[in-house]
Amino acid sequence: MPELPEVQTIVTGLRPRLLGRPISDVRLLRRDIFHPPDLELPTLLAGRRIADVSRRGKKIIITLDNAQRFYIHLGMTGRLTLEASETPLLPHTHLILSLQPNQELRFRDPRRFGGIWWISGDCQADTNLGPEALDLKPADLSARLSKTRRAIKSALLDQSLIAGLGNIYADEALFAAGIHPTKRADRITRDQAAVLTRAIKQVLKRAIRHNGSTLRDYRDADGNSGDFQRLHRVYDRKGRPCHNCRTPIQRIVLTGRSTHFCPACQPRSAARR
DNA sequence: GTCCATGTTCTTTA
DNA sequence: CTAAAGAACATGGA
Repeated sequence: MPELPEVQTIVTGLRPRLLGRPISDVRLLRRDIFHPPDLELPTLLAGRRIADVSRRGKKIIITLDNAQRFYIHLGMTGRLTLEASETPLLPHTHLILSLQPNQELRFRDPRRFGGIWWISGDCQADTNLGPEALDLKPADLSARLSKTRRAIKSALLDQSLIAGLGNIYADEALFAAGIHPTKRADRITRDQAAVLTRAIKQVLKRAIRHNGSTLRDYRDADGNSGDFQRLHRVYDRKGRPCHNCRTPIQRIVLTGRSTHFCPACQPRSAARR
């Protein structure tokens, strides 16, 4: 569920409230969400202070006062919330970090596609990750897209090509750029790549300003919903009129993912005259 | 019961 | 061999 804007919203909310605080107790309620399995997360965290909270792609990176780091990936249904200790635990809470005097950082994830990874050696925060979507250079995007024959939509979801986009924002960015989702990635022109670069950044920045999109599961660190779903142009709008031209939005399935677009505003081939 | 879901990784296919 | 499609993972809601 959480893509770059949702993860950024969580990080922005947590950082000022976590910096410098000591972790007084650690409860790992499900061991199998922590990797690698041979390390003892409670031992690694006990008594440490939080030195930084940051983001890389869709990963939330926590740095400790001894410079050791781990990251949390929220998968589809993960939540990372800062709550009063007396707040009842929701089901599927897998990790609790106690922060004095009476708060807890809680990781909850019903589907368990998410998890927590200790960073060291072969597990780095940016292993197999492309450049940050917000830092993308048009020439870089163009060069990367030229190496694959996949549909552009599928390419945008590949985190090793660009880090941060997911199913919502890939669809929204392609609409903003006027590009059909099934267009072959290696047939995107340099001009189109420049337009797409701008569209990606614009969509992501707007979504961050609106605290992300809540369709079903996403909540920020305080349990609040995002707002950007109200501004979606195509995602989850099958059959509803395009905001530009009133043509009904289409939904197709592309490499297993639902894909939404306006058949008029995103023509299969660029209009020529 | 069925289908669908904001993600990633492993397996199979072409 | 490799790129890309498909299946799998696990849970819950419509």
